[in-house]
Amino acid sequence: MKTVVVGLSGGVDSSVAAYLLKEQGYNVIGLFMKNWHDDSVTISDDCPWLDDSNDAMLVAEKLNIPFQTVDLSVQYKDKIVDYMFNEYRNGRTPNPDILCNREIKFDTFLKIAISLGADFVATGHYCRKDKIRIASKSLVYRLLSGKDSNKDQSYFLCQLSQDQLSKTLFPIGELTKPEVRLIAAKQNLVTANKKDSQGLCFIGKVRLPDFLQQQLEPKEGQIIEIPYSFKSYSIRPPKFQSQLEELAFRAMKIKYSRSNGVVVGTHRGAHYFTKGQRKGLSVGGTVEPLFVIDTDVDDNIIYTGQGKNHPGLYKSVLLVKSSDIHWVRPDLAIDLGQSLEVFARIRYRQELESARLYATSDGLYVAFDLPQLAITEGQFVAWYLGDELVGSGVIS
RNA sequence: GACCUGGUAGCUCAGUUGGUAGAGCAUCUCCCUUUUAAGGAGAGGGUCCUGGGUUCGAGCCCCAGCCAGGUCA
Repeated sequence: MKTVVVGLSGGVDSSVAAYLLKEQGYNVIGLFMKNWHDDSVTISDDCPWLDDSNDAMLVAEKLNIPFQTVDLSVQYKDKIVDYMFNEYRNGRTPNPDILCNREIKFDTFLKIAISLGADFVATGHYCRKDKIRIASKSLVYRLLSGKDSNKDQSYFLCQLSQDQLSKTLFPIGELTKPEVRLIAAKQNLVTANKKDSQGLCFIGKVRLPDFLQQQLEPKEGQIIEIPYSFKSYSIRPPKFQSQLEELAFRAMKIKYSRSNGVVVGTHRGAHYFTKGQRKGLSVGGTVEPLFVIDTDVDDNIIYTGQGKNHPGLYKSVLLVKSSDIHWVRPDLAIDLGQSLEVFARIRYRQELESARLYATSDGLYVAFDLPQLAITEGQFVAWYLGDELVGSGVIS
């Protein structure tokens, strides 16, 4: 009998995952991760993780499986929280939850599970996995989107490796959220009607600027509005000598300076803001809302544009540095000079957009058919072939 | 100095022949969402520059003053 350690989070999804594994005849162990205990920065519930761990325990009891708690807060701080602060400090926008999966749930946690004698770890993610045989012998794992397209969480797992996938189970990937809730209700699991968790995984809902202020000092600076008529928006593309040159040109960031626009207000720190952001600028008096089109943390300036159609908000080509290219399917990786037609998204829950990958000496260019709103440095682009997530990378 | 125009929600402004005020943006709340955003719904918010006057009644009319911008000497 195979042993599986389930990461019980105290939510419905992992509860049902554990139940299903039990039904399937696995030897199931429930393990709760405590990764954060500073409640001072979270909104709402006074002490969410205590409730969660309690619920996880009740579920384990109900399913009659062994239950343990591990405290990974040191690792979580090292690998996730510090990374977050660093990225924001540098004016980039990190995705902590993708890192959390790569570094904590499917690394540190996975190793603990293995040390407990597990063959697999399982989570309540809405995604699927299967394996195929290629080239006659080698076995390859595929990361597939969840059947519930509304809840699909494959994006958050875009940095997993073959090795990690090989030891992972996603028991609820074939189900929809309503089905999961129904099963939980039928089994009388305490988490059946629990609200879906939101916010940063393990930390919970936070007001980002408040959270970041723990380490990033407020610093007053100017908000500049860039007009539609800004000259860089109407530059005619030169004659390109090569495709690489054209990609580089189209992926190029527009460089703004103070004199390109007018001062419309002040902010309390450019590092608290991200591209595409509308709320929180506190600048009124415009016909249409202002959106952040760029932040400059060196000069502490936020550049904005008015209206959802502002040219500064859109770009159709982005670059992933060579060192940041990750293939969930290394066997499908393209070689220098090659390209690949894919579907891609640059943030969670975004529709898949058709795009083409180009492997070049600069790195991997992702060229979308349509201009994308707020392509943001530090975020992950994930590319799919059909419903399979085959690779991802950090936007440079 | 004279004349002109304007001073209405946090901001930009609209307010018809006088009957105690509105829109966009901003803000807040909720919804959506295991990143950051975006998106959806709702709410709060006004001594209508000040002081007089006319009128049953003035943001709208009259007078004076203050402030801002402009024009002319």
